[in-house]
Amino acid sequence: MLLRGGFEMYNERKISSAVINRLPRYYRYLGDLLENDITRISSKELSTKMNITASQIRQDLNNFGGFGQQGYGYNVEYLHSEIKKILGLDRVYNLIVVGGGNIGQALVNYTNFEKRGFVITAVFDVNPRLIGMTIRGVAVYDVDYMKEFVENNKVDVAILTLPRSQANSIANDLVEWGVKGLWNFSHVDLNMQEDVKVENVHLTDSLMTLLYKINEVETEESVNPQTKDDSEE
Amino acid sequence: MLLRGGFEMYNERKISSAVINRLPRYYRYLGDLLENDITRISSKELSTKMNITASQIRQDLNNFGGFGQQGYGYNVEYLHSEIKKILGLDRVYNLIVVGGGNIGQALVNYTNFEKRGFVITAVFDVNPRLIGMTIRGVAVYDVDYMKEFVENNKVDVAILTLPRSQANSIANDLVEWGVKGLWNFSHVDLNMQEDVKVENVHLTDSLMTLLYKINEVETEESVNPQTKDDSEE
DNA sequence: TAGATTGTTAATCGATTAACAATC
DNA sequence: TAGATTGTTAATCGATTAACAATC
Repeated sequence: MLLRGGFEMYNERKISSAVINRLPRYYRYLGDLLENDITRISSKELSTKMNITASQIRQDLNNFGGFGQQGYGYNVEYLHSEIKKILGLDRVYNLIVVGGGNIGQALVNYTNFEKRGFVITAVFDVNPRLIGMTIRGVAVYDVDYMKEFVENNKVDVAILTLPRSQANSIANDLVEWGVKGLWNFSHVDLNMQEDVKVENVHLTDSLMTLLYKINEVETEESVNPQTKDDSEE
Repeated sequence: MLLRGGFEMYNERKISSAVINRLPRYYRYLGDLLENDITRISSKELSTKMNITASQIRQDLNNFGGFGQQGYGYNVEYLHSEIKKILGLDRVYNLIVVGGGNIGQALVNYTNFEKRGFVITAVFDVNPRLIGMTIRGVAVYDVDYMKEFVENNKVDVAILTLPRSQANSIANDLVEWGVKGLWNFSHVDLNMQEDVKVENVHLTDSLMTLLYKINEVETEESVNPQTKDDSEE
């Protein structure tokens, strides 16, 4: 429970998920800067580009170490590569797709994944019309073969794009067989043990919040027609 | 600026996005309860099912009104229908897909959307091999025709599944032509005016945070091998 | 050196949780 | 009525922002 009792400068305290969720965005902006041959940037400049506060950038980064230099700012290439390491993007990951429907197929066809080191090694489905097929070189297998495959091949992440009813039981199997993370597109909450890592992509939920926002505007405008402009009196 | 100055019991204060993001989840759980013929539920029971606090449920709901009854709890059907209204799901929305690639096509093929009243009315692309085709009955048009289409047909939401480079300029056009909301799958931040409603689905970012979590476990385990079990001494 | 900008502590803000009087 | 559970206020917790000494 000591705050500064350890010996590692890294990984002492649990990093909040608010911070972690921002890391890919930092990584993206730094990649863009790199592409534009910008070699250094201050938290102030970056904050303007990203529309957040410089304070937040410095706080976020200092969760992982001091990557900047007083009076100078941050070296773009260095910071980019450090965030790459923090996110674990400096190695290749093997993924399988469980459920060969629309979304599953779309992800297999998404060539950008491979460029980043996310390799989809197999697709599993129950549909006899899909089994035996190949999607961009990736074989579609019968789910019955999944146990054997996962136990004999390193599978880091399973992408779940299955019907709600099946998601939980298959997720449990996969974890038992050694899969480390679940990227869940099924429209259910997975009830896993504490230590199983899950990231949910609930597309319908996302669309619903957008619809809420759209309607909110419409309501606001009719209720408070005067709030828009107070510059003229 | 008065906190309780208005006459509407509804929509006075800006609801925090933390709350809004939870609404679809409430809606989903209430739908499940309905399907299982459960007619009433207390915040306590629901909190157990959803793995959040009863306090949070009551706070969240009371942003929109008092839907429960002391000593009884909440009527499932009523609460479900109220959240449906709050989210604006009691009407049909017209969507267009801009970018007929993998994800775009997958969304058109996702039949569940239509059941919920999300109707995709057109797909737009630049690829001559796609233009003129039909995906599950939905026509793929040349983007050149998009302005005319949007101006002559009610389009509530544009689903952006295009390359990064094009997303911003097309988004601006769409908003100008009258589209109310943008569901953005392009891997860029859209720079829109304040009042434009955007919901981002950054799949790569989502996967990256999952990879972070996976690696975090591995690191934690090697650094703190003793934290797992303190029940035996 | 003087100016710039970090890393970090302190202050503020907002969201979550706890508590309880109101009331069905 | 007594018990249950809400709606809501107060307390706590955590995340964001501000401030500034350290230092390049």
